[in-house]
Amino acid sequence: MRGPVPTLRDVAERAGVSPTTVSRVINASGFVSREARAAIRQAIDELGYVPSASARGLASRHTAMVGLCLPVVDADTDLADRSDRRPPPRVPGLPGAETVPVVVDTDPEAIISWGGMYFGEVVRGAEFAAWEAGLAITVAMTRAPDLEARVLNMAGRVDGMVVVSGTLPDDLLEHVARRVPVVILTGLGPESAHDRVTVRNAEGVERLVEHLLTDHGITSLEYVAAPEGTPDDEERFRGFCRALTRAGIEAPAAPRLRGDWERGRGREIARGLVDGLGRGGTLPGALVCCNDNTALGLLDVFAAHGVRVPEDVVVTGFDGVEAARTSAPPLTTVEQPMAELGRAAVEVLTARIAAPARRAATTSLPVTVVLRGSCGAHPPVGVDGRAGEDPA
Amino acid sequence: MRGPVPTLRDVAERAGVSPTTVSRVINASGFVSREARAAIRQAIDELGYVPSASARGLASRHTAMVGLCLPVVDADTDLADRSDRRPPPRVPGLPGAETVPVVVDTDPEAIISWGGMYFGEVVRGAEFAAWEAGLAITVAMTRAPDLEARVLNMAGRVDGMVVVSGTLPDDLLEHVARRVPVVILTGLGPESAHDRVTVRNAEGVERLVEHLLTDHGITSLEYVAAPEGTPDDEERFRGFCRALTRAGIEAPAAPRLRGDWERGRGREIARGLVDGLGRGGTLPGALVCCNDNTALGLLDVFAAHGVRVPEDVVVTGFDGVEAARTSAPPLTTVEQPMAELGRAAVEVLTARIAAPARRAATTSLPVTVVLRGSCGAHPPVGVDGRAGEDPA
DNA sequence: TTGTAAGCGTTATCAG
DNA sequence: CTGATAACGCTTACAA
Repeated sequence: MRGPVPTLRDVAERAGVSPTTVSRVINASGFVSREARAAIRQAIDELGYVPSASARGLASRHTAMVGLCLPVVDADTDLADRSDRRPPPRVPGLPGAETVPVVVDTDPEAIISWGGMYFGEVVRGAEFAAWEAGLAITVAMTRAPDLEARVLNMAGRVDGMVVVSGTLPDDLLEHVARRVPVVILTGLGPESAHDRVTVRNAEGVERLVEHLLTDHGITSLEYVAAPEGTPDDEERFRGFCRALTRAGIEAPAAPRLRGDWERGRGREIARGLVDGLGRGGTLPGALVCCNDNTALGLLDVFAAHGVRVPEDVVVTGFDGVEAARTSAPPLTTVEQPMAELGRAAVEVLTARIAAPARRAATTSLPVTVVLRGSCGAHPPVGVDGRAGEDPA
Repeated sequence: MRGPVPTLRDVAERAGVSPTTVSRVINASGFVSREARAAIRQAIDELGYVPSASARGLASRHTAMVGLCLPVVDADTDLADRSDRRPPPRVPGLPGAETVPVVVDTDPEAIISWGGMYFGEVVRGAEFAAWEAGLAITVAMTRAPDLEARVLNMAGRVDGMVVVSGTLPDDLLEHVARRVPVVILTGLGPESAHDRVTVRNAEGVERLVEHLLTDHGITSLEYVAAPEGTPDDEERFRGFCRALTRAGIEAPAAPRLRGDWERGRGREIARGLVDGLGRGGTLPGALVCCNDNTALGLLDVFAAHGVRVPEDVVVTGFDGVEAARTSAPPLTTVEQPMAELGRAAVEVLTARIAAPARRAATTSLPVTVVLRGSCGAHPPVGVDGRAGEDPA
């Protein structure tokens, strides 16, 4: 039901021309007579011919495809787990309605998959840029088994790769980079031979803290960091310090609170603070977190223990994940332009592919400070957040 | 800075073996002595060798990659638009914090990108299944210009494709299918030569309506359909009718209300109903919509005109998009397992690739009726939806 | 366990 | 405008 697939040669024979001419019309290169073109077009349709990308790639030495290496995110684990307990759910055929479960609501804290939409957006932006450049895109989450084999496999089928910072061991990254150009997505780290696309981490936090200082009159702030050695986090902390220093407040030499980007660890930190409270400790005026997840974790525990946000303590995040919009209270944060990150990364990559010799550069995308309830009231905000809407 | 890339032959020479042997270790096929293997491994590292997927594909006649054709969704337009007004935002280098805009909240109705997360989830599931099968995955949104060229291009570089129903013209789809196996995602339509993966549309709505009938005692229901000729919608309507008929209520021959899957059209429909109300018309007990977007549109307008949901009219959706969880009131809906759809589609595809001759089949995934505020109160639901959570 | 040789389907380089 | 012809880098019988 799908015999030997027709080749360019078959098309040529059928159209009564040479393979070269067929190649010309496929690639819209060079001049071909009207008749030849018509005959070839017809032959292609009749034969159902589709050019082989492998053959093209081999002959032309480029694949017209870029790759995207994403980190595995939490929700992915669910997918893996599910494979064990899945026997019943999927059934061929069309059974009755009795098999449809009815549940009341869903876990309101259910993970919004794929990193709270984060990487889905990156993919979307990257796909868009690739499309604009006439390139195909391949995506992979860098999972544990066979990481090296899989990544090299991708490297072998693309003209360039976008790699999210920290997803690949250094040696693997360099191996890949010997073959194709690589663009690192976020994370400034030490100077590097590769192009980088990042966001204005420091400036974002600096501006946010400025707001807390100036508009809310908060004077005692604490930064909740990520694990040591994370470039993005370090930049954010730098922005935090800069704002303090500029306001004449002494900045700490290093973060005093450290999480791990995850909500669970954020909760633990909050529990520690609440405990401290019981032993006579005090809360700072504001807790500026390295990311939204951590901040949401704080919120969870504060709510459970009667610590009021923002009255007792202000909490802020970084990223702009969906969950931050609907938390209680909604989270003030620094929003990253995720889709733009994906898009910019691919644009930088295509530029690099076109000009391999130019020296590596870093592109910084702007961020936006988004004010919500977790840092206090702001006049323009409607009570239900629906101000300004006019659906009727 | 990236001279002629090393080939398998280079590795062979350096390791003092034949190309065949190198091929064997790369593919972990056949037997190779310890020494040979070690020498080859070392040569690979030193040379920074990466196998060419093009050459492999050409020689082996398969690419170890599957493709995914997604429809373009609303938010994508944003991306395209933005390219015009983008001059200022992106700046190389690291400017100061003054350049960071501060905004109060965001448009609460802002589109949650990529089809309300819908297709992001499909991609995630598909990527997972592909990974399990040792395949790479390439994704494309089927955009207007050059659709045919781009799709055939994809067809030429994969071993099989998953195509979301309705994204490709029939003739293009058939052209593609002559080359590689195709799996259609959702949409039952007329019998087809291709494998299909869909959800239990009819059963889901049937169960939902049963709930409205039985648990809420509603007796007058109206189905809000999608444009005519949409298989998924027709199935949902069938489920609607089946539930009514079983309850002894006469089912309409055809939907009396028709939207177009979009929120905007949902609003128009609601405006029509509200107008009718002014002219002495009445509202049905429940409006069962073909999808969440349409239902959310109804909600928008009802809220603006003082029509209370669920007191004056019950509204339900289908899909389970994120926005349905946070609408006012939260929307009762039939949830589709999006990630599972993507995963199942790729699994069916790999099975088909392995057994091209087997006849085409349809796989139906289970759905879940999720009860929320828009159809009335349900005992187990906490006021703030946080019941059962224990973050502390 | 290893090697030889013949392609795989295109593109690219030259000549017409 | 068109057509030979030689790669492109790897897999795969087949042979040793």
